[in-house]
Amino acid sequence: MKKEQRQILHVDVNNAFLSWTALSMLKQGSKIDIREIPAIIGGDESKRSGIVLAKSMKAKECGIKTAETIYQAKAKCPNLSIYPSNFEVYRTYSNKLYQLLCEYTDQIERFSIDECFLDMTHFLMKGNLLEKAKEISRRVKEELGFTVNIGVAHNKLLAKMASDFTKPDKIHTLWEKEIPTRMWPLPISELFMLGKKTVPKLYHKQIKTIGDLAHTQEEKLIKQFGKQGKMLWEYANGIDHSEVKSKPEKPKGIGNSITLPQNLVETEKIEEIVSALIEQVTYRLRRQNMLAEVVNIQLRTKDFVDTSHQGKLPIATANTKIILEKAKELIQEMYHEGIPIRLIGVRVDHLKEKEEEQISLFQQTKQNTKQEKLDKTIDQLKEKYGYHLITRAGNLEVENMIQFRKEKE
DNA sequence: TCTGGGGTCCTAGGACCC
DNA sequence: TCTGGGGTCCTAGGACCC
Repeated sequence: MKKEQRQILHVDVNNAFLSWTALSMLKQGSKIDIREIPAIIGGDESKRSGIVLAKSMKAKECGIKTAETIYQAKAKCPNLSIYPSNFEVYRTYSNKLYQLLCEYTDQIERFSIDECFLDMTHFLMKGNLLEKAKEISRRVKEELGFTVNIGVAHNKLLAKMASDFTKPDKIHTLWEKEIPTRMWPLPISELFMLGKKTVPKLYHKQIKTIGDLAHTQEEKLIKQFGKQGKMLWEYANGIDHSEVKSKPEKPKGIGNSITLPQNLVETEKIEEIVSALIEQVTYRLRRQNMLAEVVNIQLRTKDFVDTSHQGKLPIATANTKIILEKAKELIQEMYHEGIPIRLIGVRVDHLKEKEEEQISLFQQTKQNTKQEKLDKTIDQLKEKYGYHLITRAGNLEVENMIQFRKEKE
């Protein structure tokens, strides 16, 4: 039995962070539209987080690239304007886009804050897929004030590749019959999931275009690259059976990390930062109504050498104190005082729903119950008065350094 | 004045058991 | 005295995405 051909769109906001910042500024009465000048959204060099997150077309014309340093960007374009990121603003515009797209299908996957996949297979009563893409593009521009690229295809991979062709404000199809002319001539670095570590390995084998990769024997790629090799061969040939996932999945881990304004060399100071990071991680964990079984600490030295250690918790928990104790054990075993540390990260992993919890009377000590009540009380105060206004003594100083991430709806 | 922060998934090696 | 191999779990690190 032949499977029905799927009808997929990939909607990608052009220069999302910069466009949305521009709209937010205009709304507040700004006289300039930063989309029309050489401008970027970037971090803060004084906080050592100076990289380019998004750029305007004029900044792109100067040769500025996403993820390069602000220092490099300024060198390329001396009259560059730089604006800070604001994820609350981005979340608002992302939600507006999502609401509009929901009018077209209920099979929508929010792939990132500025990208959605739409499965239109059962929602094309009148008009074809390309016409729907045109309508969406026009409506987003007119009603929301920013532009999108839309990829039109029969699977997610091809729709995603298509939306990336030329920008901005463009619609591209990538039907199976167009693969040889529109996708195969592209360099392998353009293929989704083929990153900068794999490019030189393939170049070494004279595989330079997506077409070269598509015509390589699948077995050879599997032999060298394992599962990744199989996937890359399939992608190069336009094969992708993955579904548009309209139900958001529960997180598998929650993390928080910070690049420090100055390197730290004392265990005590590192523990203070870890304490504040854990405060936020466990808060988010509790808001998700989940428990963690594993804690992971990441340290990055001044020379950008990363190490991580993880450990199992005595019980699955969202308890701040228990998780902090495990974190301190991990720091003791991995950190030698005096080594300059640039970044500190905390993650909780192997999450499970709180309802699944098997409460053992032996594990549920009076002490823990008391601690959980304290966590709950602090959470409620944070909800009411704002995250940073309520904090445990000791965390105050470092809390201010750490930006709190609001959860997705 | 170099080099963010949030994720997911995979791999390789060691421990341990049968 | 000989000394296999499969399965599972755990950990550290790496590749990739936006």
